[in-house]
Amino acid sequence: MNVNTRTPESATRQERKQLTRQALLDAALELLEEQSFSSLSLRQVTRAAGIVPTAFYRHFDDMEELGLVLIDESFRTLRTMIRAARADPRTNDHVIRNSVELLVGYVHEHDTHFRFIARERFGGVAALRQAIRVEIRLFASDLATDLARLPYLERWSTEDLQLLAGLMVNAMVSTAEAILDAPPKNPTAEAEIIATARRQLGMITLGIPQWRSSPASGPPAAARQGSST
Amino acid sequence: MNVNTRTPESATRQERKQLTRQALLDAALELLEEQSFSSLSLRQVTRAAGIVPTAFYRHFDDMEELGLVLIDESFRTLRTMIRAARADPRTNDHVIRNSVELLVGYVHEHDTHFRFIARERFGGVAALRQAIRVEIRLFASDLATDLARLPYLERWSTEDLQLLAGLMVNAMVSTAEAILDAPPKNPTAEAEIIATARRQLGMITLGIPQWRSSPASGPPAAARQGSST
DNA sequence: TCAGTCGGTGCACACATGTTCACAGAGTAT
DNA sequence: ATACTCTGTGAACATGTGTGCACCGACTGA
Repeated sequence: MNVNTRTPESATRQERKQLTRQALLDAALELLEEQSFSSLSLRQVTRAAGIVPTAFYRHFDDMEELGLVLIDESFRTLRTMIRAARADPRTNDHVIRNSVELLVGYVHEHDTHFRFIARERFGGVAALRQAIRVEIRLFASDLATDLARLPYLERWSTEDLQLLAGLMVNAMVSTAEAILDAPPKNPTAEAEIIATARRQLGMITLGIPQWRSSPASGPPAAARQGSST
Repeated sequence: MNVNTRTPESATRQERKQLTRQALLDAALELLEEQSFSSLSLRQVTRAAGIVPTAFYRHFDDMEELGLVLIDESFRTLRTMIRAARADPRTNDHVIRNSVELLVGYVHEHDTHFRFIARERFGGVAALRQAIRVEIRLFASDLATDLARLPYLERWSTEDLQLLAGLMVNAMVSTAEAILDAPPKNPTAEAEIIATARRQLGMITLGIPQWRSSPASGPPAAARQGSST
């Protein structure tokens, strides 16, 4: 419990621990390429990570805890990438094209992470589903913030922006999932998927100028709250 | 192999077999409300169906075969419902509103089927994923056919219609999944989800008039083939 | 240097799982 | 009535699972 005495240069101890911890996470992620989390056993993971089953408990209480960490890891890389792209001023020029390319890049570079997310988004483990839903909502919010800076959207209500962002995120997730399931050595198929995604996003954005003036389906801007939830 | 001699009033034999077969399917479906297929064991299913594990093989070679039958069953009910709606002439008036309500009705009435589909759409079992993808594609094609009869879409290429239908199906699937995960006793939350779905579909349709004239993302009508695939 | 912390090991247990096999007993055909 | 075809049974197997326990050995802080 000694709080004061803390060695500045960490320790080889924690270093090694962190290492096998990561090995567990990586092993799990790799196994999850071909099975869903609910069917992934603790023993499989430890076997793949090269440690004995019981040692698992030195790092996680539970398989579920490992799963949650995996989700966090996945979305952290995605967020990092998005934020980097946001810094790039060119992004504002061709939002769609850039978004799609960004997504494709991410999916390729971190395909295991993404596949895991896609699988478990509506998978069997409630805790994971919930965590993923939260993260996706956050992601959509980020996107909405970006959209708010576009000239032809600047007067939209936050609600409408969230709506639009949700729509785009849906399309993007579906796209990514399609890419993952496409034969990996077939660039033609993938190109087609990408083209479809681009056109779908295009279709969505084409409706934008009409939206505010259309009273078709509901109140245009019912509630304007600074909701942070 | 006697083909001629067929008793008209079937048989109590096959009848009973069909009965326990259905019991297996139902039991599986119910169990699948709270776990994913890959973690569903043969023994669980037989236990819930009230038969001994080994009797399972009298009906299915495999758990996978049962899963495929389940997919078929799920989409059959959906298709039935859609086709009934198609016969209703009112459907053409307010496509969006009707589509959403239809979907909501289906999701409620056959929630186990739908939950199963949602779970396994990107789940761990490749064979199921593939089968579901095919069915969804068929569903989107059906929708595209319906859309083709709308006045302001009558001159669209089949390609564009498929694109649009795919977009709508995505939104609908996401909506249904949201409904399933919403607290069941909370009509407010569900109403909000439905409203969102309506607006999202509205957003999509608003882009429609602009689409053909916009050369933004690709060839407007590159190939016009009578493709039946 | 020495006691202590802690990541990893090995054994053990009580399960659950898929699948086999011989067998029963009702349903069916002749 | 007899012989046959089936659906469902029960015991048995080899294997996989999560987790508790005592233990080791290396790194750690005083």
